[in-house]
Amino acid sequence: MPSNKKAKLLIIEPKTKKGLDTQEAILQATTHILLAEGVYDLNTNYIAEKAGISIGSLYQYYKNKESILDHMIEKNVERRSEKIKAALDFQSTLLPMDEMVAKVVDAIFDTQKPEDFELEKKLLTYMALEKKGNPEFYLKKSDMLVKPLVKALLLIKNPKLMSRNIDAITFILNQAVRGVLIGLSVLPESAPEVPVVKKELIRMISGYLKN
Amino acid sequence: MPSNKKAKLLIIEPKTKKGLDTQEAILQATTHILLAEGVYDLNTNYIAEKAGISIGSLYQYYKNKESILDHMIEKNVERRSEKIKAALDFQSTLLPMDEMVAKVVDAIFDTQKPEDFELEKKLLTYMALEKKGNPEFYLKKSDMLVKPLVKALLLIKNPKLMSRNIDAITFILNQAVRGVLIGLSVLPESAPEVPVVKKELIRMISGYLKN
Amino acid sequence: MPSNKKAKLLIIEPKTKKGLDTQEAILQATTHILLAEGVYDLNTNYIAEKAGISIGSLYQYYKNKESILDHMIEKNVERRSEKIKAALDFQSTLLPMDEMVAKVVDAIFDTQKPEDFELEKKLLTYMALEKKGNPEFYLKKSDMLVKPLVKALLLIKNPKLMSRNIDAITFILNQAVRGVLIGLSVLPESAPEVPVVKKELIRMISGYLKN
Amino acid sequence: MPSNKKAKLLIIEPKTKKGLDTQEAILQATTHILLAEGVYDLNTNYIAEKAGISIGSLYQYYKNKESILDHMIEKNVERRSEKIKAALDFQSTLLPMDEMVAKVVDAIFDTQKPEDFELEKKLLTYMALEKKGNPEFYLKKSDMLVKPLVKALLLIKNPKLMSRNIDAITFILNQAVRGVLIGLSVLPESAPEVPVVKKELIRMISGYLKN
DNA sequence: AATGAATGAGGTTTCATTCAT
DNA sequence: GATGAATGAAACCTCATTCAT
Repeated sequence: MPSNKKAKLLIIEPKTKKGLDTQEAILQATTHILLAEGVYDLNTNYIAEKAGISIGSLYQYYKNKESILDHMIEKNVERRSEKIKAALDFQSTLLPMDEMVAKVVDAIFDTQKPEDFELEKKLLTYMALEKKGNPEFYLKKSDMLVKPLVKALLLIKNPKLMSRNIDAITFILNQAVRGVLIGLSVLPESAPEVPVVKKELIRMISGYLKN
Repeated sequence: MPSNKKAKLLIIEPKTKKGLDTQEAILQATTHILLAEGVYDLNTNYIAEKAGISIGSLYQYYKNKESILDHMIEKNVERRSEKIKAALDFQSTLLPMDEMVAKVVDAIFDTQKPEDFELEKKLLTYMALEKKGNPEFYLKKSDMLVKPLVKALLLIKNPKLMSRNIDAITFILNQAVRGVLIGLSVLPESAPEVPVVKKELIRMISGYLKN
Repeated sequence: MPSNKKAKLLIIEPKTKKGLDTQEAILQATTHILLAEGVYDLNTNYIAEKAGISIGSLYQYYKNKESILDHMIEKNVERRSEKIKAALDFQSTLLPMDEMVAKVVDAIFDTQKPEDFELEKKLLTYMALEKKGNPEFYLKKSDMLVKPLVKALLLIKNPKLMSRNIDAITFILNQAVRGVLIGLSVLPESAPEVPVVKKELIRMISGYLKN
Repeated sequence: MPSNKKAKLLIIEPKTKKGLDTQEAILQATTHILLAEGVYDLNTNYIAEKAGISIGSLYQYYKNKESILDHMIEKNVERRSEKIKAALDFQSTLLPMDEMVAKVVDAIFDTQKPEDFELEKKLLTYMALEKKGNPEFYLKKSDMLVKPLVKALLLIKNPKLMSRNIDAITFILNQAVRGVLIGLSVLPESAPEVPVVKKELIRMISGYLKN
């Protein structure tokens, strides 16, 4: 039973400046609701209200609720990858391990505002609801974009790593950093100060990579 | 006219064996739905149907949908903490650092069946929906129970750690391990094999703690 | 994490003529059900059915069942107060006591159709159920609007009253008249004819106020 | 279509002391809920809980919810009539009008505790819900028991009243007093002090009856 | 007699989406 | 294009009552 439904366009490209503004207002309102009130309170009528438009207009630009979130996710993945790539340039390979790790950790921590962590968490939650067929594609896409770069740099810095499982190392680093970031945003009161956390994290990672 | 609404009990203790069975059936059905179909498809009618009881019976034991999940979470937190505590006994302090870390990591990885990871992920997703006043109490409770123990052991093993920020160290370890675990359950196809991940994780942690 | 639930608007002002008609149909249907079948049979599905609209449309204009009744009550309080104020104009003070009292009693009796009595009774019953935080605000509001006027007129007509407790007098008059009105509507078969009741009521009140 | 359903006994007479206690506990619990939480929160499961018995036991003594209220109403009507009759004995006719009225008003006010007013209001509200075929039977029954007595006394005290409509007079007195009583219980904050109200009420009534 | 588990019809409310204006 | 009125399936939850133990 192959799916040969006419693939309806779910995200409509606005043709006028006003249309772009409207679409932008929808995304802004969605972001605001996710951050301020959470996934559970996100509904299309409310988005339209917060965006200052009618519900009819919302459906002019997004054929269903899911496509709004898809659009946000797509934009978020891109923005994220850009930042990390920018920090992981070739120059980094010339630095000592500690400094290179510090630079990357700095990049991750400093360029991402707390709202970004928080928004990412909400988007992940939304996707984890599993209404959609591709619940984890966000993480995967994000991984796909960044992992090869990380791997390449690690090997340049420390060829000995080649004898170990470079995939596992990348995976652990990735998840460890993500875990710490999420912890900082989810448990702000029970977490230590950010500079201290960063210092220890850099120590752990560079110690690990130097072997 | 002060608000004197009585704090109603949300989880009702059954008074007979039959009642206990029913409550157990509700929890089983909920677990099954979460694992097989996800948070989005979890609804009280469906739970009752899967449990083979009437919707009225479900509400005999849980005053609302949320409290079913609360009950599951509570039981899960307890089970989890017990396991980790069991691994972190005083004997552990006599082992070399690598072995102690390996023991704990083993405990976390090996005693938790894949379904446990998966269930925990669903519960976390459910809580992240933020329908409740205390969305993060699960993480906090889990932290409270285990953190003091971890701190004590670390200091015994390596008194030098005292000169650093032991809170930050505990926090990072906790979050890093959680991040890896979640990665394994969220991204099973893109993750490396579990034994390899474990080996690298142990190496990272014990290297970090030996300093 | 302070409770920042926004105070949602419970009664939504329609923005088009069509919407106004729908809202009016809801109020009409509610009135009709209250009069014909009583408070117990009042439910939102039935209201929507009688109003010839979908249940969703009902909730477009009223965020919950209670607010439909609130809206009715509000409108009823206003209508009532208007009528009584209209009868209690300054001209009244020039009449002899008997005639002034007669005029007011007439106003209350004659301008209020039997359905109005009946509707008011149902609304009072509904409020007496005490589902709401402010069960008596209807009576209070009605009192607030009319009482000062009554007091002023009484003092103009009979300055001697000033030496007595004018509040108690107003209270008794108010409640006595309300009691009689309710009696007429609650016990139609056992009550005497309305003109006779009116005549006696006027006699009692004017005798009382003349001292 | 004559109703020849076997007339099931709705209120079961307990046969043992323990049974009587249970039935009493049910009535107490019902009274308590009505007073403390209102008609809306009255339900059989809750009554059983408050009474400290099982829901099954409740239905042992009352075949349905309505019959519990019926039982209460019956007891209340009796108690009420007894009190008023006791005050309106033949001795009263020998007193001057003011004093006789004062005695009756005193009886009504003083022998009825505030809870009694309040309970009567709740019972009236319950009956006004019109689930039952005889919504007004309580008032009627109460009237039937007391009215003839009042009429007789009035005629003895003031034979001139015979030329007027004695039914209308009785009706007005009855309803006026009921209105004031209800006002005192419904609007306690906005009502004047009870002694003042009583004094004015006596003045109004005795002035009226003396003509 | 007493218990409390079980029932399910029926009520309230939500919200993604459509469509007439 | 924009508006907002309308829809109704589906979710949550209540409670009078029955019945097995």
